[in-house]
Amino acid sequence: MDLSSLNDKQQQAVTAPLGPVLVLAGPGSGKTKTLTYRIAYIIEKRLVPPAHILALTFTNKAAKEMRSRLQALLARYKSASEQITMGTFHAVCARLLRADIDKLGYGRDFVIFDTDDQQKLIKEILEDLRLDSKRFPASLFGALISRAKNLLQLPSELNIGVEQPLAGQLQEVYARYQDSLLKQNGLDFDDLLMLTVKLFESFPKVLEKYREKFKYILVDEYQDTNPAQYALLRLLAKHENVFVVGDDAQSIYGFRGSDIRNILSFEKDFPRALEIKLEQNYRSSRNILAAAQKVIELNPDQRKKTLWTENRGGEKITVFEAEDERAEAEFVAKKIIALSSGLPVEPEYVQEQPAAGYSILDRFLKARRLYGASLNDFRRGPLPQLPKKHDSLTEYCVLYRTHAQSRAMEEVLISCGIPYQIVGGLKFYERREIKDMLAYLRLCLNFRDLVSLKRVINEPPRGIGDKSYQVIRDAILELAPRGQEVQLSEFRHKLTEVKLQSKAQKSAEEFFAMLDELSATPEPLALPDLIKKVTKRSGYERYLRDGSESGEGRWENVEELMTVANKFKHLPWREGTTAFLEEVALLSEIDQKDDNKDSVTLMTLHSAKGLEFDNVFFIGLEEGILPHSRSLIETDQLAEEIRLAYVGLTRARHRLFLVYARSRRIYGDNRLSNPSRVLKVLPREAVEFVGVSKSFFDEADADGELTVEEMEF
DNA sequence: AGCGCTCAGCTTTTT
DNA sequence: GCTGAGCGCT
Repeated sequence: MDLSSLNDKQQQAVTAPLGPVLVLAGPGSGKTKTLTYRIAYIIEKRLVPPAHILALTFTNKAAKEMRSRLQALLARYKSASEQITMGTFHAVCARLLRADIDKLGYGRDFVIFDTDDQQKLIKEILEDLRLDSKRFPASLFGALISRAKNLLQLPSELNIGVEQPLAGQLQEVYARYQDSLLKQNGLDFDDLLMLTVKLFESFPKVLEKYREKFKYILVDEYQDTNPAQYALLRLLAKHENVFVVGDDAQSIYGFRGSDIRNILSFEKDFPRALEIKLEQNYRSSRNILAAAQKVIELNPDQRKKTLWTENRGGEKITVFEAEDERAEAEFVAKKIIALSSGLPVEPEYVQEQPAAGYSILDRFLKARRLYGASLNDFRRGPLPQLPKKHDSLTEYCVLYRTHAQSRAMEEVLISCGIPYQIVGGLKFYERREIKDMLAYLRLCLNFRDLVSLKRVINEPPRGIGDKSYQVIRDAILELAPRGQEVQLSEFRHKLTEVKLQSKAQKSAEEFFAMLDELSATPEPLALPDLIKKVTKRSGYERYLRDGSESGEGRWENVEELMTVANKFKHLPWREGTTAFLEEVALLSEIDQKDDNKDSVTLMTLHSAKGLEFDNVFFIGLEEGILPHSRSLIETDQLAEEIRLAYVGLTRARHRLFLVYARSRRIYGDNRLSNPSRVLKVLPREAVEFVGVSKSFFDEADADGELTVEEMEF
């Protein structure tokens, strides 16, 4: 294999002997390349057969990319890359559980409950327990339960340092929640990890099977693994054949339970570990790298790593002070136009105000509220157009801390005719009509899915309100103590004995008869047929297509869903639906980005991890936003904000624009803000300041700590 | 049961 | 500035 395109350190990592290896890889140091070559190397040297390799990536997209790169590297072994088990921790666990979860009392056709489903379930439990939803929001319990699961604690083992009386309530809620999930045959995201660990711990034979299967394990983005994921690694890697790659300076998922100690104490856990540092950066200009280095030094106990590059100094970084978020967005838009078209930026390209009476913006905002239209759907009409001749926009990206910041940016981009795509935010799969359809599909597989049942039992309206739903729910919960098969026919019989209002009674019987009929769909039919059948039989199509424009729009979304479902038409519908629902549930935000579209990318810093762009606009660099005001209390969290800034800066190859606004609309009113501390430590010689107030330098020169008052926004 | 209205409280970040 | 809970009316 040709390793000549790798540097010494990369080669050392790629050709390391089997056994534990930790690669500490700075941004832009060829981490993915090293990982890919490593896999190719061990296959080609016949150290491990491809079918015995497990590669864990952070997103599905990363897995897909790695697979295709491997295909190129391993041209001689065509099928090798397909034999490797590759995917996110969550996706791989889901696959393992499909084979053996029946041992834990769940059905193998379990569905995955997303955060929204989880929230709804907890809310019902809180109502049952008559807990005040003001003082005890479902989101709080959701977060705490998630924390417990990440630490592998079942309700009976709960110990996450919460004080009484909350701890007692939490235990009760968690126990009921878990019981309810089991009865519905549902798993939440954290269950995928936790239950896999529990399965391995309780069934040594199963563990042994997978230890044999996964003789060699590689983990990307290791700094963002949580204790459950770590436990999985420890269990599986009997021979310590683990190859992990990460960067402690880019650990940004602490809020999700990831534990930076996993990377910091790797050698302690694997004493034989070989540690290799990749410190040469191939991505960014020297100026950008110097700035990033200064920023990460704000964290005193970050592990020392000295990045260097042979790249040129490059253009200076621009720091721009805007009046408000509108001016911030206009600055970005003007720069994009100027850079991509080579034209001087004239005011006419940026419409300061939408023309009087012309409200494409209003139309869009309304449409987005109604059914989450993409902005580009609304670019028709007399809007200014980006100059015809422009470079590709795929190399431009706008980064921000929170989704809320995208809005002003979107408005200006529309009014300039600049095409863009947003990563995350209101996702296709979060739209109401899509969730409704998915709920119907889930019910076809499993009528006891209460979250789905509640969602669509009265959608379209059937005269089954909340009261009736609750009666039905209780009847379902009484059915069987565990998640084994319960016949729908059995329940339909039981339903006739339940006390409901006569109209609701009739509707409910009809509803479950429909489910019975749908789930009796003969196996040769596939998922697309089932969806069509559902839309007709449930009356959902007729209900959506009420003749209104927005109704048609929604129906188009349902049709789009059918297109996606076509991927599964080769499978019998039960299998196809299960696979489809799983894929949809585990899709990450970044997976939905279209790399081939000629558009500017807008996304949060979290979504940007692992990506790179020639031109990066990093907006909202203000105290209270980055670092976020919610993070100012705890030093751990503050450190994570700094790392987040570091991740943002190091996405850029050539041009980097750092923008902040003096005032910003928050919750509807204008508030003054201060430039982020991140800006104050930038090396002056690498930066050009544009429109920056004198006070910025006064404060930066004073080098004093900001008072709490100044930090708040 | 189902609509529409009002008001409060809120926003990190995601598999 | 948006959402969703709560209320009152049909």
